[in-house]
Amino acid sequence: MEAALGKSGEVVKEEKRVEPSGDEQGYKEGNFLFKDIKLESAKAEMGEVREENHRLKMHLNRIMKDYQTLQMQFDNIVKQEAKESPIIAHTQEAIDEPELISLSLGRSTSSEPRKDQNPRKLKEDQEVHDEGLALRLDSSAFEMPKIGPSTENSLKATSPENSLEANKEASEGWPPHKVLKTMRREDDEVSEQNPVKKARVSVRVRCDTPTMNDGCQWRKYGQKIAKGNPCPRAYYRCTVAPTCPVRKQVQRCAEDMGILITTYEGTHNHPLPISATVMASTTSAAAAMLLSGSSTSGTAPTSSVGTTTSSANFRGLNFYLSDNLNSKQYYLPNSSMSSAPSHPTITLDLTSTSSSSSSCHFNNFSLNSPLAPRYSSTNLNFSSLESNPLPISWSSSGVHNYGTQVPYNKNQVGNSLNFGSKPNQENMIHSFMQNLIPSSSPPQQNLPADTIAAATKAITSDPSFQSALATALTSIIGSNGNGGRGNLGFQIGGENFSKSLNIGGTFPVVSSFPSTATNGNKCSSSYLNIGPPSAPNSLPSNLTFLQPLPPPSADKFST
DNA sequence: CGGTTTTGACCGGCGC
DNA sequence: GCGCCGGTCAAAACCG
Repeated sequence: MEAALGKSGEVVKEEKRVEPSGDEQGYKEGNFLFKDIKLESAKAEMGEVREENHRLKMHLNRIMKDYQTLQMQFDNIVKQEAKESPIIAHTQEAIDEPELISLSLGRSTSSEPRKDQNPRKLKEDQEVHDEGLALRLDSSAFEMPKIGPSTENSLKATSPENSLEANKEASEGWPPHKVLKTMRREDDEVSEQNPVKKARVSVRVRCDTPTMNDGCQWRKYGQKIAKGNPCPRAYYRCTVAPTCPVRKQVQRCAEDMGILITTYEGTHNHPLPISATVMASTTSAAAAMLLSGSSTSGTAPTSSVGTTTSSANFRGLNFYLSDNLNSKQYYLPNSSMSSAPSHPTITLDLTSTSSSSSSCHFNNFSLNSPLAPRYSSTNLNFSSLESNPLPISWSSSGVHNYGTQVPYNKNQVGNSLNFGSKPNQENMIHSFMQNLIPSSSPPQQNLPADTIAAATKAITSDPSFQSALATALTSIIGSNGNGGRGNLGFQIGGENFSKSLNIGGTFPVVSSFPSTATNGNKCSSSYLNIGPPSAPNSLPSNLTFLQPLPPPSADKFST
């Protein structure tokens, strides 16, 4: 900030110098000085951003400390309860865990579980406080190491979900010995007891295969012919962990049979295979964005007209967050929405333009939902510019390898996106962040000043956007700096977010797999493919992907 | 033989 | 209350 102030002072001086000049020479000089002023102004702005970045780092460190402290406390509580009465403890966990989980980051000061607060109340609380979303997400990852009841709450951050649902799921603390059926039914009971919005994330992908391989392992448990669509809708349940509540629906688009609509619901409570992490993170981020938006607006947007859209363009990455209350519209009000009273759904439209349809290269990451009228309440447009495809890639293949990729290891849980040892990971991270946040260094690409301003404004002024963006970044960044224990504890929501968003250290971008070129018609979920990995200063291009896994056997898991 | 898929039945929510 | 519809269950079939 000092630098920024200093620069500002210089600017003022320059302005004063210009004023006196009256003749032609003075005019030229003034013109020159005017340019100089602009330059200085830009520098000052960069300095501010740099300072902001620094503060965010500090804030993140603080949050991480609080987070770890709370995690330890939580572990102690769980252990004590388990000792006192195994059966009762389980029962209580079903009630307490959500609270415990939600305690973490944003409410770092509270170290004791609020047992007097029921889940619903907590949810209402989260409706009010955006940080609740992020908190739960983050804390859940830390619970991963536990086997048994506490394990169920882990890794929620990596899955598509909303905080409310996560709360519900968090309350599903079950003894390990209970059978799956019982657990699922109890889950339903819990959800019924807590009638809250269940965020869904719908992903539209142009895909030839029956289902999109998102890296997760699914078991089909039903199929229905939905009204208005001749194509049957298939219901899948995550089978990576027997207690995982995550479900997805797969259905062909009625308008275009080539488009596959996959709707995710729920939160994974287990470590995810790397191949599944990106999709899970993406959907999680989308869900978080959806929820953060809805939490402020209270109601879902009902139409594109009159619906406000909060968005930011980070060098080709567009975030669209529609929100009724926040009438900020930073970029491209591209939204068509429909009300969604029961199931707020966010649609990630990966079908647009430049992508290779057959191989499912997701060059465009457009969260727009013109074709999901029933549930769509929020549109996120991650559409990248043609020249700047989204840097993230997720892959489909290697689904069956999840067990070895992400062992149920205490030291490697959550959506720890391990990238082996790519030497340029940090560069990638920084590049990405430079894309997200105006950096102190001159942009490699000429980014319109108003774009930077808009992005900055979006980050700093819109809580909903902050929350959503934080979640998105969290999901992308995954678990770094905490020993691979899952998500970093971004504090999301509220005014704190803009300060706490800090990307430092390694940048565990996921990716993983063989490109779709060799994947034939397998529809992989992992292709936010980006162009040649050569451009050193463009993060999107920088994101090269690990290719550790053999071609997928996708059909085994989700067809 | 264990896991997955299929598919008809069942259930709950919602609108009328 | 009834019917529609989405979603889930669960037994049987299927598969490696």
